[in-house]
Amino acid sequence: MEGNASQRERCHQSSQRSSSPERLPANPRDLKKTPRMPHRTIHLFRKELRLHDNPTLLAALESSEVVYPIYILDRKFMTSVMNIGALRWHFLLQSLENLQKNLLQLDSCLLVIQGEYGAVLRDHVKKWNITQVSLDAEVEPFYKEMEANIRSLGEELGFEVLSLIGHSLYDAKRILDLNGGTPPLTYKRFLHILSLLGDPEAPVRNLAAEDFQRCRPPDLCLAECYRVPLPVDLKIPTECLSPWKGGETEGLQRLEQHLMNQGWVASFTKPRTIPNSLLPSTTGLSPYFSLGCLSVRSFFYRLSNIYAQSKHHSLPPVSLQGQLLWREFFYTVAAATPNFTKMSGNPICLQINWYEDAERLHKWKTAQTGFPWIDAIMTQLRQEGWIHHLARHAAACFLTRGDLWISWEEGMKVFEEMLLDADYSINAGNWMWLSASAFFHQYTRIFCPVRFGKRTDPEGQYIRKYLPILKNFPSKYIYEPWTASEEEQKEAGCIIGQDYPFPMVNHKEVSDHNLQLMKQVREEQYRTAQLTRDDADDPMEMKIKRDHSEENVKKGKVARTTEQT
DNA sequence: AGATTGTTGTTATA
DNA sequence: TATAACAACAATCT
Repeated sequence: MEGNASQRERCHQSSQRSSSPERLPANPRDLKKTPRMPHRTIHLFRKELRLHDNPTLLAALESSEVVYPIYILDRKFMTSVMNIGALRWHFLLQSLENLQKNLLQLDSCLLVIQGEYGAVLRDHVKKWNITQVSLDAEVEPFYKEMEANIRSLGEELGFEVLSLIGHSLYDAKRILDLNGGTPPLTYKRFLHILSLLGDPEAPVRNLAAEDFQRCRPPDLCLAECYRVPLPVDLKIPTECLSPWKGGETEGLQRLEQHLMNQGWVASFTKPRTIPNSLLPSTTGLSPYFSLGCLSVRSFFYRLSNIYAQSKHHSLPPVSLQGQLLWREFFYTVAAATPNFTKMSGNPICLQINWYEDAERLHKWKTAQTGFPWIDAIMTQLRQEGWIHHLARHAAACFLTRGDLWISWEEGMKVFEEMLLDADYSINAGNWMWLSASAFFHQYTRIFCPVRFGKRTDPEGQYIRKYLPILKNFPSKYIYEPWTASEEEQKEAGCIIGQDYPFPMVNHKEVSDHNLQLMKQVREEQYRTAQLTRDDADDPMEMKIKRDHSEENVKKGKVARTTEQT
C-alpha cells in the first residue's frame, strides 16, 4: 500500500496545492508534449466533474489551441436509463454550477447543452470545427457504448477521440488479465492481484489558470446561451431537504475536514461505525466520488501520507483505503460480468424465484413496513439521499432474503433513484451481496429489524428524528411500538394501525421460512451443477450452464444442456 | 481432496 | 464487554 518515492512526492505537491491559493508553474515535462498541430477540442464531461486530478482534461488542454468544456444534459436518458430522482438532480445541477464557477475563475467556462449526445456532438463538431473530442473513460455498459459511438462518429466526421481513466484507481483490464481473464470473486483474492500491480497511478496536478491560458477559451457569450439550468427549468421539485450539496468545492471541503483528524483517519474501522448516528459516522464522501467531484486517486494518496505518519493504522478491508478498494473490487467484477445489474443471464448471481409483490415493495419503498428501524432508514434515504452502509444492509436484507423475499433488482432500482452516491457497479454488487446472491454466502445471518438498530441507538434517537410520529414512545417500545398497550399508545399520541402501521410481517416466522427457501435453492442448484459438471471444464462455464438450466426449470422445461460436448 | 476463511448476525453465557 | 455456539456456504488456498 506504500507509494514509491516519486509518486508520493507528486501526490504531496498536488495535495498542498489544493489547499493553497497560489499555483506552481506547469511541469516543464508536460509542456514538451505539445503537438505540432494543436487540436480544436470538445472536452465532454460525463463524470469527473472536477478540476483536480482530471487526466483527460489536462491532456486535452495540453494538446489543443482551443478547448470547449461541455456537459450534455439528456433529460430523457437521465430519467429513463439512469433512473435519477429529484435529489440526484439537485446534486448534479449543483455540481455543474460549481464546475462552471470554478472554470470561470480560470478564464474558461462550462457549456451545458441539452439534447441527445449524438445529435449534440454532430452539431457542434461542425459548428466549432472540432478535431478532437476528449472524455473520461468509464466502465458502465452505457458509457462504454457511448464512447464507442463517439469513436465511430469521429471516423465519420474526422475528429480524434482522447479518453483516459480517472474514475477508478486501476484499469480493470489489467486486474482481469492478471487473474487469468476472470474477475476475482473474493476481496482477498482481489487484494492479492493488486499487490502484484503495486500502487495505483498517482494523481495528475491540479489545473490552474496557466493550463487554460495556453488555449483560447470558448467565446464567453456562448456561456450565456448554455447556462446550467435551474431545477425549475427541468420541472424538478424545488424543495430539497438534503443536507448534501453537490460540487468539487464542497467535496474538497468535506475531504479536508475529515483528513484533519489524522487519528480518526488512521484508525477508521468501517464495521465499527454507527449506522444510526444523527450525523454521518463515516466520511460521507461517496456522493462526491460517485459523480467524480472528488478523485479516488487523490484520496488514496492523501490516506497513504497519513498512514505513513501514523504509528498504527487500520488495514483493508475495514480501513478507509480499504473502502476505496471495495469500490474498485465491484468496478472490476462489474466490468467483466455480463448482465451485472440483473439476476437473469448473470453468471455470478444465484438464480432465485423471488416473489413479485408490488404492494409490499411499495410499503418498503415508502417507509410503511411497520418496523420503525427500517422505516426510519427509508425516510432518511428519501429525504436526504444518503444512509449509512449498515442501514443499507438492514433495509436490503429486509426486502430480500430476510423478510419480504422480493428481488434485489427492485431494491437496487429504488436505491439508484434516491441515493446521491448511486453507482452502477457498487449498487448492484452490494445488492447481490446482501441478498446472498453473490460474494456473500452465509445466508443464515439475517438482520433482525428490531434488535439490530438497538445495539448502537438504544434510545431510538434516529427513529424519533425520521419518524416523528413515534417520538413520544418510551425507549422500550420505540423499536416495536405495537407491543405497547392501548393506554401507552394513547399516551404517546400514536395509535398503531391508525397513525403508524402494524408490522407488515412476523419477522421470526418469515425469516425462518425464507432461510429454508434459501437452503432449498442452494441444494437444487448444487444438484444441477453436479449434473452439468461433466460438461464443464472451468467453473465460470459451469456456472453459466447452471443458470441456463435453472431458467429452464423455472419455465417448466426439461433442464437439457449441451450433451454433445 | 481437504482445510481455511469470510468488512459489519443472533443468542446465550460469563 | 467479550467470547462461544449456532448452522452453514463457496471461493480460494494448501
